[in-house]
Amino acid sequence: MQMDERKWTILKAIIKTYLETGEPVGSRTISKFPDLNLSSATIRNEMSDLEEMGYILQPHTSAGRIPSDAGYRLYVDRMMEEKEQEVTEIRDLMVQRQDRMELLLKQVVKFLAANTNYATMITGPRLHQTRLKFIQLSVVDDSQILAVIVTETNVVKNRMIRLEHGLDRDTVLRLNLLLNTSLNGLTIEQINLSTISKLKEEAGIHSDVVSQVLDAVAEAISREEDVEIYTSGATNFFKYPELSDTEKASELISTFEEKHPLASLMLPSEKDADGENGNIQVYIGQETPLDTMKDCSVVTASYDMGGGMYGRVGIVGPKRMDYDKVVGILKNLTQQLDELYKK
Amino acid sequence: MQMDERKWTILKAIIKTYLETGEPVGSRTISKFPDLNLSSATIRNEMSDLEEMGYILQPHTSAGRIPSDAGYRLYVDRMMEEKEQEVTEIRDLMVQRQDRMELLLKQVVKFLAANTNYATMITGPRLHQTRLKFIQLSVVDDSQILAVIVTETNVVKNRMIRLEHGLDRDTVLRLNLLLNTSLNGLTIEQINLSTISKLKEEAGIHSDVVSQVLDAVAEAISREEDVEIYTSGATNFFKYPELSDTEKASELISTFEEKHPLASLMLPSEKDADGENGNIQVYIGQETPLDTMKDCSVVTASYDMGGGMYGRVGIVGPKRMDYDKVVGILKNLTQQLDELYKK
DNA sequence: TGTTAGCACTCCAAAGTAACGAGTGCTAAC
DNA sequence: GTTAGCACTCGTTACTTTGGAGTGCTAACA
Repeated sequence: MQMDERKWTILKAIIKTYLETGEPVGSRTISKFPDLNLSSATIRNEMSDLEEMGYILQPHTSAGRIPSDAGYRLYVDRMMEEKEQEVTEIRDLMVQRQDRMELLLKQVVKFLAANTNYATMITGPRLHQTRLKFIQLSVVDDSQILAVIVTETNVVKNRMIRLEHGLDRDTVLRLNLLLNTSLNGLTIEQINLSTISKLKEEAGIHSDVVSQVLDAVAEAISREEDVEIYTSGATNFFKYPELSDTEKASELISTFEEKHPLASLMLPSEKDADGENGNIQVYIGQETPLDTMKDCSVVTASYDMGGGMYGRVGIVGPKRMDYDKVVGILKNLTQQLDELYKK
Repeated sequence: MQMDERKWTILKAIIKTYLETGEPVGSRTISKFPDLNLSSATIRNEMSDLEEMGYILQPHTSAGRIPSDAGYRLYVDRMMEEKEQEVTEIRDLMVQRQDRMELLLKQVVKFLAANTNYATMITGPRLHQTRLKFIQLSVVDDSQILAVIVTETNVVKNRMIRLEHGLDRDTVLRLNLLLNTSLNGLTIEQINLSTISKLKEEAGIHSDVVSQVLDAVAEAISREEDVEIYTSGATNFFKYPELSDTEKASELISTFEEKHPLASLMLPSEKDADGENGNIQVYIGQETPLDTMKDCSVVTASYDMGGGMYGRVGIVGPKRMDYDKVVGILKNLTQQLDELYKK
């Protein structure tokens, strides 16, 4: 069967109505649509066709129709273009909080949740390609030194390093100099075996300290295993009856509380690193990698702040999500994040 | 009316049964209790008395009895003594993660939630009385320097400081020396106006840098306004039918997602600072300061890690909470936290 | 050939009804 | 003081009824 113009108009009408109401839509409702001038009987025939084609389905014999996953998918694919929603408020947040990444991200998800009525999430930017700006070792006490690591993008990390024997201040000064001259401006990937062995050699009897520092650097800069994820609006699930029965809601909210499982929704795609921004990924129903979200849709978008800092931001809601709006907001938001640090 | 031994036994029996089942308890159920050897009719008479005294109440005429807030209160007050629950597992967590406060706290709440089936929360330790160990300024670039602040308790904080004009390395070295000699070993309270003005004087033309550093120190060490709060197990509310209707659950979980409102449950009492540890606060029903929790009970306990680091840890659950167990676990937990850093 | 009006049919949701039973208070007897 | 017995209350559960929204099909119409 062929999907002609009229079928598409009807399908759009069904989906739009269902997005608003959450109730199955009947032929009479559609027949009242302004762009359509057909009787309910004709609509019924077309609906019957659309059902056969797999785009809509009936919960039971004498009910209206609801969109199937395939229906949503078609709708989303055809709608994905254009859309430049304005999200001005967020810009203010950013300017205000530029120096505290964590706060910024928390505010972003909160803002998103408040504006969409869905649950939202964002990953802290990974620092993979980031270059080191400097490393500072300081003596804390006899058995510990503190390593402060600053990246090109001004992200600061600390690690305490325990030692068998204390180091005197001169040695620490020397090590500082050594580390900074050797590692300055390198990315994590560029610190390879030869750099390391050369460093250790130069460090002489303190090579164990050097290797501990390097471990700390590696761990601080690119902790693959626990990317920070911030979430907000998990209780928005209660706003959609189809998700708010105790069991489903409980599972969903748990997932948002745990945070780690969400990582599988936010995997960076290859394109992200290419600087191709705002590229949007939509999972509908069964398509999502998480079992708990088989009744949800997930929309994520990548952001790239430059200097190797990139991550993803996403929204989880019912399948009858307002895809249009969500895609628009995400596109705009990521664009603003992109510009924030680039200038 | 007098609360005699028999009434107390019956009240205990009612509360215990209700804690388990969550259903109103009838006289026949109680009459089967082993320590009691009375017919249901007698129990009914006693129950009638207990109701008159305000310790139990009837949801409707022909239902069993449930404990009132006053009943729980009596029960809790009489039960509060003894109890040394063993919580060995937690000790392992602690040893493993000693150097990362944030991770430790997250693990503690997670552990608590898993072991009690209630929602749990913990405040990061406040650093009020903490002494400074050292301050390290480093040049980041022309317009920024980084201040690293380390306290006696090895808590590390960073702050970026923006400058009008860059500083050369010698000046930074000099400032470092100045700051450390003047501030070393002082608590926040001890850095008073005279210290500050003396410092500024010695800093000469760089007094603006000094005051910015001091601001950073003050802000980093004692941010009263946003104490960190970690939570876990918010979805445990679903396990108790009396809390899991959509509206209540939604409000409760939101509160746990927001985190800030919880601060009012975790206010440090005067005793906490005195080093009197594990002192336990129980709010029952209407007693809680948060409106959303009028149907809940809240139990919190203080911990004191020494060196001016103290905070609170707490549990939120239904009024029919297993107070015995909760108090036991909290006592044990706080004791372990206390010992952790003190040695 | 495509569109529409009409009609019988389906089936969910809401409202009403009935039966059940757990629990009570009261009374009278032990 | 304790207990057995009994009438009564009232929420819970299951079953029945009813209304209406929506469908598919057929026949008539343009």
